[in-house]
Amino acid sequence: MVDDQVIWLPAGHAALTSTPAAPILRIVYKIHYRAIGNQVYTLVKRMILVGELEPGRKLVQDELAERLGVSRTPLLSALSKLEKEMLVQNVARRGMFVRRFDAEELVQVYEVRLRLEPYAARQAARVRDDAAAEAIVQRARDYTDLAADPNADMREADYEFHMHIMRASGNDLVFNIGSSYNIIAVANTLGLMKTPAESAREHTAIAKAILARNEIGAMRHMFRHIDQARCKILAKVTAGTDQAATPLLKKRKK
Amino acid sequence: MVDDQVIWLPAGHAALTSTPAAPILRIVYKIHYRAIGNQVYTLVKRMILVGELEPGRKLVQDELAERLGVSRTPLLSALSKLEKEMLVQNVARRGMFVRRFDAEELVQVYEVRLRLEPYAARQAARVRDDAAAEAIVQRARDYTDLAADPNADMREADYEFHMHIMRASGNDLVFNIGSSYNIIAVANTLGLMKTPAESAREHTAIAKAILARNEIGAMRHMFRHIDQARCKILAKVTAGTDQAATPLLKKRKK
DNA sequence: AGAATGAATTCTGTATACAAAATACTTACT
DNA sequence: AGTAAGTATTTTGTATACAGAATTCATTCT
Repeated sequence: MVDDQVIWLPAGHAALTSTPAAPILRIVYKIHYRAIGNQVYTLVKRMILVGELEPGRKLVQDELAERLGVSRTPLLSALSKLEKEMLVQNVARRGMFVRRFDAEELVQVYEVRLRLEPYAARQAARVRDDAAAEAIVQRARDYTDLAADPNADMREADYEFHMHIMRASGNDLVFNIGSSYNIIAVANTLGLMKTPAESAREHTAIAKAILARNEIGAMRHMFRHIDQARCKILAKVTAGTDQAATPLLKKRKK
Repeated sequence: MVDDQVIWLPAGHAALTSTPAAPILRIVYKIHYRAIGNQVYTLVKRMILVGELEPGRKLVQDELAERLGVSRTPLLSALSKLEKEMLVQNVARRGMFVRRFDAEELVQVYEVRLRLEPYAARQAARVRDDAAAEAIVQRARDYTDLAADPNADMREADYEFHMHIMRASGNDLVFNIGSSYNIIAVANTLGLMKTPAESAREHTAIAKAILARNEIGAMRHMFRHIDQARCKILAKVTAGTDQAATPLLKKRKK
C-alpha cells in the first residue's frame, strides 16, 4: 500500500515497504512480482520530478509509451495515478500535461505540511524503533554532508529525511499523503527557502530529538523548520498584497 | 482538479467545481465533456462508499465493466485512482479487492483529520464568501433536520458538511486530500462516534463561527468535534484488544 | 473415499485496433 | 500574398485481442 510511492531511493525505501497483505491468508513464496504499470508509474513520476519532463509539457502517449518500451495501457494507469497526485493534468481530448505549480499552491502545500509533519515527528519520537531512529539520524547526516557542497541539489536528501520521519510515525496515511503530495514542494524549486546549512542544522536537531524520544522537542523543531520556510514563501507571494503572513510561531530573533 | 472527487451530491458540488484551466489559452465553447473513465471512477467510488461493493469483495474486471456498460480500459484507470486512494487494493495477478479498514487505520484517519480540519475551519472563517458561508450553514441545518430521524443514515450529511468547510478554506490541497482519502466517509465506517444530536449541535456551532468570521472559535469547535470522536475510537481500539474486535464476515459464494 | 495430478476455464496484465476529435498541412480563392 | 476551406495526419478515448498466471473442475491412483 505504501509501495510505489518512492522516487528517489528505491533501495532505501524497499526495506521500509510493507508487503501487500493479501486479503486471503496465504503464504506467497513467489518472488515479488511488480507489474509493469507500477514501474511505469514510478518512472514517469521520477521523470517529472527530476525535470526531464518539464512543467507544461504535453505527454504524448504513443511517444512516451514507446520510449518506455510499453504499450499505452499500463501508461494510462500510471497517468491516472499521477493525475490524482496533481503532478499531471488531463485536458479532455487534448492530452495530459505536466502540471505547473504556482506560488499560491506551494503555500497550500506548506500549510498542510505544517499541520502533518510536526505530528509525524512527535509520533516518530514516541514509537520509533532503533532502526528507524538510526535511519533518520543517517538521513540528517547525509543532508549535512551534502550541504557542504554549494552546488549540490538538496532536494533528494530533503525528501528522504522528511519521508523517513513520516514513515517512522507509524501513521501510514500521513506517509501516503506525504509521498503523494509533499514532493510537490520539493519538486518545485521556487528557489531555496533557506540555506542548506540552515536546514542541515534543523534536520540534525529534529533527528536528535527523535533519537532521544523527545516528543515535544521533535514536534517543535519540525514545526519551526517548516513554518520558517512557509513564511518565506508567503512573503514572496504576498509581496504586494495586504494578506498578511501569519506566522503561527514568532521567529526567534538572535 | 477538484472535480470528480464528489460522491454524494454531484449537483451540489458541481457548482463548486473549478474549470480545468487548459494549459493552452483558448476559449472552449464546447459543452463540458466528461470522459467515461471519470464517470466510471465516480460510480465505482460511490458503489464502494455506499457499501454496494463491500470490503473484501473482489472486483472482477469483466463483470464490473459489463455492469457499467464499458470496457475494461476506462475501468482500469478508475481502479488505479481508487488504489491510490486506498479504497481498493491490488494483489498482483490475483485482482483488485475492496479494502477493509481496521480500527487502527481509523485512528490514523482521525489523527489526520484532527490536524487538517481545524485549520480548514479557521481558514474558512477567514476567507469565506457569503455563498460559501450560507452553504455551510445550510449543511449544518440539513444535518440537524436529518438527525431528528433516529433511523437516518447520517454519513452523507456529515460528509457534505465537512467537505464544504474544506472547500471553503480555499486550500485546494486540503480539499483534495479530504476527498481523495475519503477521510470523512472512512472515518464513519465503524458507525458514527457520537449521537446525531450531539454532532448536530457541534456542526451548528462550527457553522455559526464560520458565518461570524470567528476564526479561533471555528478552529476550536472543529478541534473538539473531531477530538472527541477520535478519543471514542481510541477507547474502542484499546478496549477491544483482549477480544478480537475485528468483525470479519467472510463471504464465500459459488 | 480421499489425495494427487492434469486438463479446462477464468481472469489478469498487456498489446493492438479503431472511431472520432484535434491538429497540421494543402489548396483554392479573393 | 493572405485567408479560408478542405483534406490528411496525428492523437486521444475506448474497445477488443491474446498470452500466460491463477483457479476450478475432472480424472486417476492409492
